[in-house]
Amino acid sequence: MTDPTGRVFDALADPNRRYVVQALAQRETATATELAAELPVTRQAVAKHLAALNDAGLVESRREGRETRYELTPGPLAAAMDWIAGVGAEWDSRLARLRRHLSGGSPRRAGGARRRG
Amino acid sequence: MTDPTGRVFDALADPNRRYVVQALAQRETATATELAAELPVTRQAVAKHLAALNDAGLVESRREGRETRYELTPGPLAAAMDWIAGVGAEWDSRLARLRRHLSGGSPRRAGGARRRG
DNA sequence: ATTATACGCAACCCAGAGGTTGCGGATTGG
DNA sequence: CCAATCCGCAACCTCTGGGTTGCGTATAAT
Repeated sequence: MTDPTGRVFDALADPNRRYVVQALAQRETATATELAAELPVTRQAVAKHLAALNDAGLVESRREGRETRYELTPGPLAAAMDWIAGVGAEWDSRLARLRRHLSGGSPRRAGGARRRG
Repeated sequence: MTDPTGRVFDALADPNRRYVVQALAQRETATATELAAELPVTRQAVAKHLAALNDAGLVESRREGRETRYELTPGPLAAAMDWIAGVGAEWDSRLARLRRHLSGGSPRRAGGARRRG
């Protein structure tokens, strides 16, 4: 999993990690111990998750005295969204090509990737 | 990984799986054998990946004669994007609150989650 | 009918993820 | 100084994920 996009998606695949991301999106910073208090796992487990998030570039750590505070760096989230959007665009243009090919009627632009219908 | 969102992110975490998704976004359908020809893994490996994608709701299979054709169903991608967008929104509103709190100046809306700077 | 193609199922292998416990080392507080 | 926190490192365990090989079976082609 050396590619950046893969690391981001992998980071978001775990529920505990998603909880951490959401938590850090709301409060400004948090420590592993604080987060562990709200999760069904130990502090070390949370520390590992934070390491994974840091590896994906989603989080930055800063030591303050005896505690290590983590902060969200949501940049890579945009990259992940871009990837999904790219797939949606290819899907849409393929649909447009198909539609245009089937009937010469006015081929209006389709929106983004739509929900399951 | 019983939660739907987790399954989608987990599906997108693997490079081969992402390749399959992109491939299916362009061509209309494909078989496991066809995809395996473009990937450094065996047909069975691709079949497992397709099963995972199907489990995440990203793909549907249809048997046609002796071959099984797979088609992309991009609905769940929107759900994944929504999750990311939700985090971005919370992040933005927190920033807005902070900015409004620090200085009474006109608090213009921030954009979406921005790229790494 | 026989051969070739495409699939599914099952067993198996191995590395890594997620988790725990057990320390030892800083830092803060009395 | 001594006790209480907070952290990081390391060992360990278990289970799943990605991958392979092997085989049986159904459909298609000759």
